[in-house]
This record gives sequence, C-alpha cells and structure tokens, in this order.
Amino acid sequence: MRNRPIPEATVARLPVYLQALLSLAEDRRQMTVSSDELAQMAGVNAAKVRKDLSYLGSYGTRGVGYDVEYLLYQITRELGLTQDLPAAIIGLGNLGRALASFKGFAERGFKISALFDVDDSVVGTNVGRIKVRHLDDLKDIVAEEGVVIGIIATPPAPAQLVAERLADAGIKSILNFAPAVVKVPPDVTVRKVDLSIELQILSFYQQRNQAIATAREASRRLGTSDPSPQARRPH
Amino acid sequence: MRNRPIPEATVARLPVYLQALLSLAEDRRQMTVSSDELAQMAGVNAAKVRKDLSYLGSYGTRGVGYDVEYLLYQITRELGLTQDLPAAIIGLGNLGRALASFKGFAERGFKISALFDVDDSVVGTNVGRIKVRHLDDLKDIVAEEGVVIGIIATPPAPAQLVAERLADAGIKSILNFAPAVVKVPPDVTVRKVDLSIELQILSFYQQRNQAIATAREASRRLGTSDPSPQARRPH
DNA sequence: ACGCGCTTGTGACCTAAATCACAAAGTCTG
DNA sequence: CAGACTTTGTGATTTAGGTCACAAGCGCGT
Repeated sequence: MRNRPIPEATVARLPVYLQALLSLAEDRRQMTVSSDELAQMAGVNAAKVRKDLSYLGSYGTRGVGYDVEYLLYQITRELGLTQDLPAAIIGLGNLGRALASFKGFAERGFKISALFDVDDSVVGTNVGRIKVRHLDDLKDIVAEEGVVIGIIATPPAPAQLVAERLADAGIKSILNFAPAVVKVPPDVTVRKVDLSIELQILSFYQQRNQAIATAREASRRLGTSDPSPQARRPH
Repeated sequence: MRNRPIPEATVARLPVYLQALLSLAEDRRQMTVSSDELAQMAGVNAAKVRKDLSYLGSYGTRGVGYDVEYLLYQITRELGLTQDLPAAIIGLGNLGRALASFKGFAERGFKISALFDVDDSVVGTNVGRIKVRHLDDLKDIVAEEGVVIGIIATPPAPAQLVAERLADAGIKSILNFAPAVVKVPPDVTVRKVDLSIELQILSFYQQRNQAIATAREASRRLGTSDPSPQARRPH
C-alpha cells in the first residue's frame, strides 16, 4: 500500500482528519483514536478512514487504534504543512478583508504575508498588520516574501488577469474565490471556491426533496403506493 | 436518458454552466453555443458538457448547438432558482458580514432575508439593510420570512448548536462555513465550505510537484533518466 | 432535392473511488 | 499463556463517473 500514489479523494479528506485530530489533541485525555471514532468525527465511514490512512503507511496498532499525536504529525507532514506557507491575497473587498483577518489560516500552517489591490484608496492602507501593495509590485514582493500561494478575492472580471500575474510571478498554487473560471499554464494548480455555486447545489436538492415530499403527500391522499420509496440524498 | 436521476457530479457542474451562459446572454450577439465553446468556458471537456446536458433533456440542435436563453432557463429551472430563495446567515463576524454584503447571491437567485448572532453588541445593529436578530428568535423569523437556507458563519464551537437550531426551525438546506463537522437529521442536507481545507489541499500538490521538480533536477545533474516522466496534476 | 459539413446524443468502454468482508495482529483477562 | 475480544490493513467486488467514438440529425448551399 505504501508508496502508491495517494488518490485525490483521499487528499481532500486528509485535512478533515487533521481537523478532528487537532480537537482530540487539545484535550490531552485521549492518546489514541480508532478508525471508527475518527470516522464519526469526520463524518465518513470507518473503512474509508482506514483505507485513506493506509496510503500514508501503517501507522495504526491493531486492537488499539491510531496514536493521536503521531498521526497528527504524519498527516501534517504529508500535506506539507510542517512549516508555515506564505500566502498572498489579491483583492481587498469584503471577502478579501475577511480572509485577511481569518484566524483559521495561521492555525493550520499558513501565513498571510502580502496583500494586493489596484484601488488607490486601498493601496497603502493597512489591513490587520499588513500594508496593502499595488498589484504591479506583485512579482517583486512575492520573491521577497517567498510567497507560494495566491488567493484571488477580486470581482470576476479581473480574475483572469490576476491569475496570469500570479503565474508570471512564479506562483504554482492558486485558490480562486472569484466567480469566474480562470485559465493557467499546466504547471499551475487552481482550486475554485464559489459561494453561490454551493448554494445552487443546495437549491437543487432542496427542490428535489420538496418535490418528493409533495408527491408522497399526494399519493398518500389518493391512497396509492409511494411513488419514490428510497429518496436518496447527496453524500 | 431523460428521467434518469441526475448524477451528483453533474449537479455540481450545472452552476458552472449557468455562470458561463449568463455571461454569453449578456452580450446579445451570440444566440447559440456549442458544447465545445461551453466546455472551454466552464473548464471541462465537451463530451462531459453534452452528457451533463442530456440528463436534462435534448435541448440542443445538431449541427447548431444550444440556444443560450433556452438552456439558461432550463438549468435555472432544474436548479430550482426560478424564484429567489430566502436565506439566513448566522454569525456576523468578518466572514458573515462579507457574505451578507456579497452581491453574487442576489444575482444568482438568492435573497439574504435574515441575519442572526448571539453577541449583544451586534444584535440590533444593521448590516446592509437588514437588522441582526438574536439567535433565539430564529424559529419565528424563519417562519415569518419563509427562509429555506441557513448559512453558518460562526466559529467552530457553536456550529453544531446552530445547525440543530436550524434543523429545529424546519430548515432543510445548510451551508456550513465553520471549520467543524456538524451532524444533522437525515432529512437535512449540509454542504461544507472550509477555506483552510482548500489551502491544505493546494499545499499537498504544491509540495508534491516541488518534490518532483527537485528529483528531476537531481537526476538531471547525475545524468540519469527522469524518475517520474508524467507528473499528473489534480483535476 | 440532395449531399456536405457540423454538432448533438448516447451506447460502449475505461478509470477511480467506495464498500465489503475477513485474515492478521495486537491487547486484556483470568 | 491460552483464548476472547478489538481493531487494523487490504484484497475483492461494486458503484459512480469520465472518456471515446460514431451514428443520427440538422442547416445550408447549390
């Protein structure tokens, strides 16, 4: 199992396990955790947890479980979070400001080390402890500060341009909050987080479940059998 | 193909197509769009677009493509976004405020119609045009305003409690921004958006690609063959 | 009316992920 | 130290999703 490439789906779950393990590590009582407990906390099933962890190596003890601290370290290492990664935020509207002051980043191995905008009324001001710089200085400051992650928090229109500037500055990892698809060179990884897309997905299931409930209600009144016995839900 | 249940993966992409179609609809020049164009705009491949759209029905014309307006309407309808869905935000810290003033929601079929917090220095104040109410009034106001979607933007600790209150108030769709896994009754759908999880996933690939680059560099210097010829990337 | 070029819609195939189920390996108890 | 009990680690199987490739359908020009 060891040395096999880690599936994407597993990578996406590792941070969730990390979250659970951090909360376990806080109250020092529990030194060890079973796949079942971890599964409960992460909201997945136990078999998945075991398979996921087995990709990292055999870090558990049969009959006992996983050592919390040790597993914590191994996942942290696997995710490349043993030292803080410097990140930059581009765009300091409402969302950019919220991200800049979000405590969760520092707690999980990231350091916001530069802020950029193009609006003259924002450039030069401080957000938190950091001065906002002009986008034109991106390349220099990225090099200076050793920034490796770019966070796009602009409106959709300038997102593509910003992505190109980031790629040009040597950034290989981009997190895009702008509601727009950006194209980048093949050696750059982009992840997209779109707030309204998530709501739209919810809306779909909301509507469907409501339709099912209505249909069931109607058929109940008519005395016919249930038109859709198993109403599947996402996840 | 019609009447088959729509795959989850397809549902997750429909909003992306919607986004692309909206931008096409804006400039009135292009009345029709091919699966190939749409694929470009959405950042996926053409076959996937066609298969996805075929789940909704045969809305395309061979040799021509899809009528932009008509497809726009069909996807909107399928997602249940023909009328605005009222949503509530719980927690008005930095993130909650950013969400409350985020324009994208209104543009895509959602209406923020209630805000809640427990902090006395926040309750009673206005954010945007809406007065912040106390969490204890959740159930009443949800009923009054017909809220169907709950957005959790609290710190992790109170997230579970808030989720329970939402479920108790009859909300069936929850979008959770708090970095915590929440448990809800089986008839409630939760989607999680975790900002630091996304960064952690980026970190993993960042590190791996860097490791590959380093290995390649080393082997180049030693004159050996490339240790990992095809460096796969996510997505 | 007919043939050519374009684009859809979809079966067939392939790949990745989830789930199952159980042997292997450990702890604990008397 | 033997036997009962726990929990891991992983092959085998199932399910879901992605990709391929091409026949069917449509518009247009002649």
